[in-house]
Order: sequence, then structure tokens, then C-alpha cells
Amino acid sequence: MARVHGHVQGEAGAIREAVFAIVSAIPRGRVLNYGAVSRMLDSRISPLAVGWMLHRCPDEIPWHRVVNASGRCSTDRSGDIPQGLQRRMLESEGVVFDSGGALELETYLWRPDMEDQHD
DNA sequence: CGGTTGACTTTCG
DNA sequence: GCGAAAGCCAACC
Repeated sequence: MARVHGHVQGEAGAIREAVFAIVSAIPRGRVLNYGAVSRMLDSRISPLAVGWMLHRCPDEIPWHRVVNASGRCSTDRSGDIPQGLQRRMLESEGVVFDSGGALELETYLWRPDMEDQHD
């Protein structure tokens, strides 16, 4: 397999762009989980790969709007990012966390059908 | 070019 | 509800 240095292109790059496009499309005050992104891409990539790609993404990508299936910030486990940073960024967008340090996916999970309304 | 890792999810006990 | 195991795909070494 021809490994491209520095600059990735091709179909694999298209998937990456698709992931970044979805994450960038998440409205403010709304969140998405890795599994949802994978499902939006018709499961062309696994949630694990989504997380791995978001780990290394452009600064203009609102990666903080992506959390795990538990509604918690997976970035705290990484160590590359200050613990609680993602939560702080989400709170800045109006997201409220519970005592368990998690947000309610039923409330904040972004749904394209509802755009930016949640009754 | 192959083995390991990782910001995951789901299923089973 | 929690812990362990399996499935999963891309990037890194």
C-alpha cells in the first residue's frame, strides 16, 4: 500500500473529510457521539476510527461537541487534553452536566431532523 | 509493510 | 448498573 507522507489524499481522505464535515455541522449547544458519526457515514468507518481521527484534527473542527456513548468527555482519558476542558467548552455552549459529570444524550444529542430544536 | 495503539460501541455475565 | 471480552478501523512506530 502506497503510504503518502505528510499529505493524505484519496478515498480514505474523503472519509476523513466526511467526519470533519459532520462534526463541523453540529449546531452550538448540541453534541454527537462517535457511534452516531459512524452511523451517519453508513458505518463506513467504526466509532473507534472516528475517535482516532478526531484525536488528530484541525483546530477549526469543533471536536469538543463529540462525546462518547455515555455522554462523558473521552478527552479526559487521553491526557493530551486538560481534564474538564471539553466539559467547560460544552458548558460555554449551554450544555449542562449532571453530578456524574455527564450530559444527557437524550436531550443534547443532535438530530438533523430537529435541526436546533428539542421541544 | 506488519504489529500496536486509541478521544469507541455493543453484548454478555 | 458495572466489568470483561469482542468487534472495529485508521494512524503511528
